[in-house]
Amino acid sequence: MRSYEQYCGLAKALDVVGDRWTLLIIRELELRGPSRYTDIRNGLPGIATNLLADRLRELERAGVLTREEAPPPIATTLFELTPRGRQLRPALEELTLWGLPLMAEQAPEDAVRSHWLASLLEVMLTDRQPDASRLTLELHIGDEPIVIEAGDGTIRSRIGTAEDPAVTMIGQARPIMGFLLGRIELAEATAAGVEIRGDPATLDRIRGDATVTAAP
Amino acid sequence: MRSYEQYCGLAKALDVVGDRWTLLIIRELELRGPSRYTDIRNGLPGIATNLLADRLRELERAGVLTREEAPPPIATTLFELTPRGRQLRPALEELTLWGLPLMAEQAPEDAVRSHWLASLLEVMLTDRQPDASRLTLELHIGDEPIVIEAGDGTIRSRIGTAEDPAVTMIGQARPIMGFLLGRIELAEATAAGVEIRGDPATLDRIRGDATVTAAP
DNA sequence: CAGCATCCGCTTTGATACTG
DNA sequence: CAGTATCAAAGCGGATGCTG
Repeated sequence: MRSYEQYCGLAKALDVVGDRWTLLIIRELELRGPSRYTDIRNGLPGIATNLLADRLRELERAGVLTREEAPPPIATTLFELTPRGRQLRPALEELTLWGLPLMAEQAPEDAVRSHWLASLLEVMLTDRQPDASRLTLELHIGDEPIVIEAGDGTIRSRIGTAEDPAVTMIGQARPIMGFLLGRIELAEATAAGVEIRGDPATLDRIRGDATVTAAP
Repeated sequence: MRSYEQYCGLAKALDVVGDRWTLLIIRELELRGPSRYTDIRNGLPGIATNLLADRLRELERAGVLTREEAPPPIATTLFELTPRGRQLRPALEELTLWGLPLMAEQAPEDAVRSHWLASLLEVMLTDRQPDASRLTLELHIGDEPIVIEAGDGTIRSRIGTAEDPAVTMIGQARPIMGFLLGRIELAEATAAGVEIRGDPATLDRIRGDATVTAAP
């Protein structure tokens, strides 16, 4: 990217991370940890492969990430954020929070990746009954199944399946997220094709309460 | 900007504010309040005027700012952030903070605007002697003189001059900011051509202590 | 297959000139 | 003052090919 040539912190930051795709690349590394080129690309549907190679080189030069040849059992290149790169997390979180209301509308073409949703739910949901026994929720939304576990007052999310989840939800991202974040009611979600196994009432323990307002 | 088409908060935010120049336009409105087209352009040296017009239109459509015809005494169009636009402030602050270390090197071509520096100093400096009498500092760096006032434990900055400042500093942005943020010592600043009137020792009350580390 | 590099058509940006 | 109009240059997206 061409520099803004302004003696200003924001302009200097954008000189490094203001290019198209750049912050999304950093989001991938932040969410997934050290990753292979192919896996990063999979989290960035639509990016041109040469552009990804370019950006990774630039970010390496800027000290935001490192490239490392992993030893034989893995035998591939791993890209990983440096401490300096990880310091972008608060900025990423604030931007994500600002973008949340815009997720009320999901365009039909929008790609969905499970790890995007998993991290979002981990931040947005809270366990309001910390003394109750562990609650397990399995979601089938994007490319991989997600497990949400509530217990001891915290919410954990991971990619994978659970042994005996209290509730399983299968369907489109928008109604499922809308229901879990408390923006719509159960009836509306099922009307949108969401399939539910187990007792959805047990989810009241962790469901959001629509503090996320609608987009303008 | 072409949409990323990803069902993810960060991607949705960047669909709106991820374009080149966009966040800097919002910074101008955030720092200056309701502004005229010409004044915004003055805070964005290098932007093409048609591009500014485009961005303002898009941001208005996205509900980030409004355009208003001011009544006769002013008789011009004023651009102003909406509440939704002002909610970007935490994200702007985090990005600015991340960019701060990059200000250690100032390219000779870098443009300097007083209101950028004023707001930065207001955030970065602290009054460590809240019970002492008011301290006034006048800076001549960018396009306009700046006044920094410390008192009652707070730091205020404004564009303009002071009646009888305790200290006046005249010179280049990098050494003056480096000295005030505690990154370099007085001798280094004067060696870089900074002219000082008054007793610089009184500034120890508000000077930073180099918590801002160097860029990688 | 993983990790790129090259080529090409299209879109966005930058610089400048001009206007109600 | 607040923009439009024009056009060259740079950046991007998509397809494809190359190398270990």
